[in-house]
Amino acid sequence: MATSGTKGSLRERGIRLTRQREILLELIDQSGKHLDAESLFQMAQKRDPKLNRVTVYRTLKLLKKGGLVDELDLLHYDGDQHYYETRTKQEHAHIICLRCGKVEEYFGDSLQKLRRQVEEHFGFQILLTRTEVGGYCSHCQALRARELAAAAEAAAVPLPEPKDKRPARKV
Amino acid sequence: MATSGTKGSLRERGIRLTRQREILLELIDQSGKHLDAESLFQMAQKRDPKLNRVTVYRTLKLLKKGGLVDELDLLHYDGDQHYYETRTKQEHAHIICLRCGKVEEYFGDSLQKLRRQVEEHFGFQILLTRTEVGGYCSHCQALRARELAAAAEAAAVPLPEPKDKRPARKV
DNA sequence: GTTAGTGCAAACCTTTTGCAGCTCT
DNA sequence: AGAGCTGCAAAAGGTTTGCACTAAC
Repeated sequence: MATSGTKGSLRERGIRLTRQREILLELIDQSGKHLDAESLFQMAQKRDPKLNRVTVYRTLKLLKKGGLVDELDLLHYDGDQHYYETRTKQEHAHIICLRCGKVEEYFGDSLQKLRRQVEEHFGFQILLTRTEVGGYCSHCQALRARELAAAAEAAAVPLPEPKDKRPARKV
Repeated sequence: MATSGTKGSLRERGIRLTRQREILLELIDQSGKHLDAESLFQMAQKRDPKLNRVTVYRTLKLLKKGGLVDELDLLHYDGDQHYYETRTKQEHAHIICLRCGKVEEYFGDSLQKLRRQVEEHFGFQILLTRTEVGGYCSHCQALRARELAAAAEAAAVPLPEPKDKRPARKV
């Protein structure tokens, strides 16, 4: 795999393919989706203990600028860092469970439709889109209901929850 | 307007309506959309010079948690700060021009459709959604083309990528 | 009078920058 | 050979926290 898609793409632009970049590109390409800089750094350091965190950031910036990776926030479900995924895939939305952190991807025609509508409606030239949906996955909904019930029982005035119901005031 | 929607909403939850919060709520409610914490702070300070930046952050966190405002990233077109808008409006996408920074809002049925599809497909309980579209607005497309032409003329190897600027190197 | 909320300072976390030395082409 | 890239240290930007004081209820 001397010249995978991404690597070749870099070479074509006269961007040097250093050992560090090779490591990072392979990690991003292979290790699935939604890595943040720190995780990527941790993984990269196992292959090259000298590789610096700064190099990770610089490489990510380079790839983002080159349109090879997309930057995600995933609704900041776990902090303010960014997440990255290679841009080879079809347009998709990210569905993030705010309780367990699981991230699903959704490919649907409504995304393409939205894209077309925006292009038409505004005469807009779209370069990138980001759709993130937050809530509770089917598994966590049940657990969540249980948590709420317990909280309502135990506390006089528990904190107002992200959105829907506010626990009954006990006065 | 002693008890506008937002203020009343806070009172109901037993959250104190302080002078600082009153100022911030009015600013957020009135001054349109897409304020970041720093701008909000600047505006608030004009009304109360003692009001602290920290209070802005704490208030925003409170409102976000209470579902009264939504937090946006706007694709980080101008840095890593967050933007806020009141949650009274219908679901909409943000269309961000990466050149001039103009932000448009798009209300369309494809958004509702996506929402329904995700709920169905994953059995997901949606609490919030965020759709951001980046690119060039109709006005900036022309300017952009001109910029690229100029760059191509000056540089040896211009890039086909829309996103990458790469100014000509002068050696 | 209580308790939540505020201001201040300082910490924190993620990301960027300056610079000297190293390395890919 | 030389520009581009890296590592290191330090800074920057945005946001959060600890604590004593203040003010809303």
